[in-house]
Amino acid sequence: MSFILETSPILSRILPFLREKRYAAGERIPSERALADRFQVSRGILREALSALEAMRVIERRPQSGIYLRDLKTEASLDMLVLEASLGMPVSPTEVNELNEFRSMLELQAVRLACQRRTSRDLDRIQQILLTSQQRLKAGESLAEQDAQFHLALCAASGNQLILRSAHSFWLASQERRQKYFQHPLNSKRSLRQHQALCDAIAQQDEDLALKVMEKHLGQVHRYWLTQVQGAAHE
Amino acid sequence: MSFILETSPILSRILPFLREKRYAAGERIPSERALADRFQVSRGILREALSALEAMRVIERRPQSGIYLRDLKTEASLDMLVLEASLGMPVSPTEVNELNEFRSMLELQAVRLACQRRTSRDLDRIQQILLTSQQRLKAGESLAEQDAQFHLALCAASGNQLILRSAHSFWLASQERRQKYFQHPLNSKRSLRQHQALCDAIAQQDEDLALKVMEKHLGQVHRYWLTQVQGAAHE
DNA sequence: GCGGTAAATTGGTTCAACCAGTTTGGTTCT
DNA sequence: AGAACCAAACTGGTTGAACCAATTTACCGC
Repeated sequence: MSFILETSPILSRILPFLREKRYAAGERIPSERALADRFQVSRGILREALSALEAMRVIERRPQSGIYLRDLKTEASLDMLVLEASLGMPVSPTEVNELNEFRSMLELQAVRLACQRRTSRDLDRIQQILLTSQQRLKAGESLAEQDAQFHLALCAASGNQLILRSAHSFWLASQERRQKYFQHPLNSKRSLRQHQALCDAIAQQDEDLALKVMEKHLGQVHRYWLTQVQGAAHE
Repeated sequence: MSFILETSPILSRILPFLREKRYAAGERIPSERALADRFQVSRGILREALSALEAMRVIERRPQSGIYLRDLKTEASLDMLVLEASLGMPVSPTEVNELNEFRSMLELQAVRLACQRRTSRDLDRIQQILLTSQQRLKAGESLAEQDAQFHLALCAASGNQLILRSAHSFWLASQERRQKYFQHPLNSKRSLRQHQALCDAIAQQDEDLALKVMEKHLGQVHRYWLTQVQGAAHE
């Protein structure tokens, strides 16, 4: 179940270029031919990258006119997060807070709905993931993958595909950070403990308890991430 | 501020094709050359469409192997909604419920945060939209555009870009339905009344009142949409 | 200056190649 | 008959030259 987002080589060069040049929202960026020439790829390849950027509402292509940057902060797709993250673009504390706020909204709602709707199949799946996690923890292996699967399984148990899909974007966007987090055995142990508590609460359909545990869980991850970002800031 | 999602002609034919053929998740779909031949476009154009589909996590391209469909229900980007909607793809009552559930989560959180964080600039913007709405209502013009702008301005006032971006996807995905809704003057009047109540509550930072009004507002739109979908089902 | 035309530039599209791996089919040898 | 092998076909990835239609720019003649 490999899910690596191997960013297209050309996309990984266009985005830093756009950021570096600090084009404003609505501004026209260089023509296809100029960009293709700059990045030393054929026009076809360049157009493929533009097509992806257009799908994510990063740019707008106007025939016989040019390529225009959209207002990334308001119009761009949530999936731009995935791209930016996979390019290792810097993340500010403000952005970490926003991400955490959004993730909390998603996952708390997922927990709420999961308590009401979880099927036995959902519970089986979640417990299977926890079992694998225990085994890997004992073997000293990373729980990064299992952590993602646990949270996604929870979103799946919410019965709402849209929540699951959005959470998917987050998983992809935070892969790297997650790897780091689970390098520390203490983080792994604590996360697994909280996951088990969550699973129990959902099995018993104890909504209040489940929400409480999830809030605590998210809070800890959030604080960890913040310290990481702030640490990186004055390196 | 035109924002029409003019679906690429080729995308609008590939998606119905994939749906019609009922490819399973993980299944290999026809090759680039086969698809280009079927849709009577060049390989380059076809590859541009595939690039967009890959960006939205609809397909996965494996070099020297083929193109594989992902599990749309869990992996695909939220933005697929926009595409599907713009293609006039049928929406089931279940999907309407999910959409409403997700939208409620987004907008209720937006209202909560907006009550805490709205700046005077945010309020100005919202009131300006309401003013325009009043004028257009008197002139007998549609409020579809202003409705979208109002809700997006609200999300912007939440101070969380991610909420705003997600809401953007919904706006684009529901453009057509929104047009219909605002053909009825009664719907327009009621919506505007509720928008004004919302604006007042947010201006006074009365979180409880604002949430109550928003819940009522969303509930009404939801019920309307459901009857529309059910009506269309047995036509 | 003004007007008008011609050239350059824009995105949109097609075609014919070539590459480097994978899969497939058949053939040959044991 | 069965196993080993090889060549042809097919896969996505990429290139470059060409054409279209519409817009923008530049220049020339008045």
